[in-house]
Amino acid sequence: MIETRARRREIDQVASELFHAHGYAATSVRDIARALDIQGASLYAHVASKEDVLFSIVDRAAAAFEAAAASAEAETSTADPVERLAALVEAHVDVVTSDPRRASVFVTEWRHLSADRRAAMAARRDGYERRFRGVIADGVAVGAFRSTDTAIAATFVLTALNGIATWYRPDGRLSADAVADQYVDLALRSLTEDHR
Amino acid sequence: MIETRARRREIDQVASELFHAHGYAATSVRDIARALDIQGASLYAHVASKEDVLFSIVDRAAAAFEAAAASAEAETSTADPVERLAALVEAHVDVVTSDPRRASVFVTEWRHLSADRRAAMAARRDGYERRFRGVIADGVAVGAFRSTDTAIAATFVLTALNGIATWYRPDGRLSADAVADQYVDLALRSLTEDHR
DNA sequence: CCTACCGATCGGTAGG
DNA sequence: CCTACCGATCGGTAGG
Repeated sequence: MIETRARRREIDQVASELFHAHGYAATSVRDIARALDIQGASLYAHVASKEDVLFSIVDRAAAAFEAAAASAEAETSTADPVERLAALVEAHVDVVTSDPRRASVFVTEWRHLSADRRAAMAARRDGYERRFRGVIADGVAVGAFRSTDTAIAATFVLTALNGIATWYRPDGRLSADAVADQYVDLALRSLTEDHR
Repeated sequence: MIETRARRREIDQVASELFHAHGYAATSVRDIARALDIQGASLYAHVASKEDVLFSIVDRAAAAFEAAAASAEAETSTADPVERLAALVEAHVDVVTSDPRRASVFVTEWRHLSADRRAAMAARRDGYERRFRGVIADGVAVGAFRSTDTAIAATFVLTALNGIATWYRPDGRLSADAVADQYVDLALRSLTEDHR
């Protein structure tokens, strides 16, 4: 049992790599199997369908983003909106840099999910984005952020953060912490009324 | 002659739509043909390969970004870096909103080009990004932008701008001009040292 | 996890 | 732009 669960996780990891590099549609079941040194048909001993592999990756990524945001908000619930947004941004960047391929698949390949799963994922994304919009609206209300279209502001920040998944490499020039610091700074400055 | 050129442009437009909606790999030659009300094989009377269609779209998009940036820089060459960056950002947003599907294909599907074309496109992208880095570095040098990693700052801004291609719709809540205004503001604020 | 196999679809060509 | 067709590959199943 524990063996098969480990194998299942291996499949997700190998598939993340391939989906990230070539995209879901351009990756065949046999490509995934080859990376695991098994036959194409043997993959179906572990998964019901190719789409299940994609869903598993995307679902785990969504859960990671949700958990990180929830704990960031819990830890800063009494703080001012600037600090709360900083915590949200940092949490998001941390999830991306902790597994950039998974994050990249989450961001770019979720449209290949079945209609049901796509709709469910869209709802989760909306909920996640609402956290950002809420904090930004709070900041505008107390005068910490300049008056702005909160939907646009949240989208601006989130797309910039998600972009990290496309270029970040763990062995790159910048450490994950350095990226997080820079991005928190850039994101907050884009919204704050005035810098002292 | 003019007929075939018009047909060729029609192919690019239809393919942009499909590549944007489903991705290059998940779009078949027959999907494109069906949208044009012709047989799958008939498409080869107009194009040499499926990849040629992708290249045509991506190449036109790249040319549009380059031309817009060059003219923006020409018009503001003597201005201060803040104004020059504002012009670059506005030009970029204008290209995206003028044809969001083409821009989206350019941003997300270029990895499906052949190795040669991919390398050439990577070089053009580098050149384009260098314009942004250059203006940001100039701004840092004169104290208009705060000291920052110019590569990170340019990537932050450009990924946020490219994100517009994924959500902007001409019939949406915000006009192209409104989006451009907001994004210029957000991008500049993320970099400026102090707001008056 | 394997071998053997399935129908469907893929990008593309030949010849008009 | 069409019909007819190609070999290759696709996701997936049967039966062990």
